[in-house]
Amino acid sequence: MVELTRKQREIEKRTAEILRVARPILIAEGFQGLSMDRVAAQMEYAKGTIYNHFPNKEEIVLALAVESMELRRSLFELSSIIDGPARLRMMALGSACEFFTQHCTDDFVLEQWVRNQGIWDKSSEKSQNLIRECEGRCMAIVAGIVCDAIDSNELTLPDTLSPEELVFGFWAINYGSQILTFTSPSLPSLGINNPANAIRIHCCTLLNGFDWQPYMAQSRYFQEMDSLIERLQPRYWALKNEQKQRTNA
Amino acid sequence: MVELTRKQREIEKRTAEILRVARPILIAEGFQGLSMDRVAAQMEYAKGTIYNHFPNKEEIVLALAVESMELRRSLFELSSIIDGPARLRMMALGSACEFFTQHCTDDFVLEQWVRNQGIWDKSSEKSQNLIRECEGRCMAIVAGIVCDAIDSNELTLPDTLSPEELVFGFWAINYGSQILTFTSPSLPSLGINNPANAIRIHCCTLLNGFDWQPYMAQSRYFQEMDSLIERLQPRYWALKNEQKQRTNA
DNA sequence: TTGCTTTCCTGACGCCGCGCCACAAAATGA
DNA sequence: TCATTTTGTGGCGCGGCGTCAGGAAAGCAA
Repeated sequence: MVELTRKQREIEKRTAEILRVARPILIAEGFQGLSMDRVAAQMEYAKGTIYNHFPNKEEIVLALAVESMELRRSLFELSSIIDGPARLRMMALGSACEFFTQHCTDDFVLEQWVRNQGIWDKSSEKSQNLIRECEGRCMAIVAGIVCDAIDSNELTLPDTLSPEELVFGFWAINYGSQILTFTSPSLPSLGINNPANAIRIHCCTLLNGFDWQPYMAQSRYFQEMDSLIERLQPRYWALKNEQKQRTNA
Repeated sequence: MVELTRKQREIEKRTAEILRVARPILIAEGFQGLSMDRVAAQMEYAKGTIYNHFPNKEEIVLALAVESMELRRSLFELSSIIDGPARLRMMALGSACEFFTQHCTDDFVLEQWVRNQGIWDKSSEKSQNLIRECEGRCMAIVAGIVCDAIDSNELTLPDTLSPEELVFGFWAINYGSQILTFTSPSLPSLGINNPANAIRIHCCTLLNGFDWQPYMAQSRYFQEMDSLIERLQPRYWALKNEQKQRTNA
């Protein structure tokens, strides 16, 4: 039994090793660039062995995406438990988003693979559930803050909008902006020179638009954001490094 | 010379035919499902002939994407020239977005291929320029409305936000929401049951947040949107069918 | 019509990568 | 020590991309 456990740990370790090898390839050269033969060669194992760990290439990609989603979730959790009114906690989530895109860029890119139709269709029930669960948890964190705001009368929702649908709006702004920033052919030539700044402004404006108390002028909002970032960033880095450790172990 | 022209027209016609054949395959089965052999077989031409028209699969995909982007651009142009205050014209663009996603769903999906790294990297300068130009025109249309609003004192922009960066916000909301709607594993289970409604609310709230005159309560906004849709939809359909004609000819 | 040139079309071929599977090696256990 | 199970191997079939030598057709001149 002890022997078996050792063996199993070896296998788990190798699974992690596969991901460690695949990760930079996927990031640098995309889905096409990542090949099973290449991973096998680099690991100095046979291809069949890789297939003992992952039934296909898509599962490797999703496994990497899950790691990245988990990192985001942990950043969200950390941000959501700070002290202060709901609006401030909402802003802390914004600061987590900023951190994630700016300092965990690879993770941000990896995370996107779950939105690829072809990959999703070929993946296992198990991976799909992991992803749905992680997405659900993230939603629960943010929606929880919205509900707090409603309960404490800091916010009143329009009739036909659920708390989750409010979250959806901020999700869309952040996600949409970032994808556009990454993939739009030459955003600057369209006149968009500081997308990060624009995201902040739009989020602030939307919060104000919903009359989410305490009302905050834009300049004040930026001050608060900066101080949140300053307060939380060390802990963000800690989480990121922790994940890196786990990944490289 | 006349003879040459006939030949050239034949070739152009075949180019269009290739796209016509490739389109449903790409939509139904994605990039993997689309194969040059398959297109060739279905056209009853040899594979080499297809390669006389397009240097690789990626170019076919981008050509399809360009067609779809052009349709969007024409919808935008149509919407932008209605009478009324800038805010109403902005809303008309929103109605065009709604129409595009709801009734030109295939085009919306095709359009996304330009954001695929692998495809972009393999494509020709020429296609890339077509895409950039189309994106630039769309931006110019919307930013033009924003500038009108500023000129007529209906809107004052924050200090650090350019008109294009304001557009960026609405772009992100619409684009982000729609991508999330299409690709998020089971949005309803996250509590998002009516994303289209949510998009409208968020856009209205953002416009109000920027204090874009005339101020419009949400109920009023929905009324106006509905009447815009009713007014413009026949013309949207006309444009869509026109494009279909061109594509199938 | 004939013969020459150019333009266009063809499909077999080389190459690569996925995923399978029959076999080999190693671990386990009696 | 040998039988059984578990784990690892790499060659193979398949299918898709993009090429290219050669063949067919069209243009053109006499």
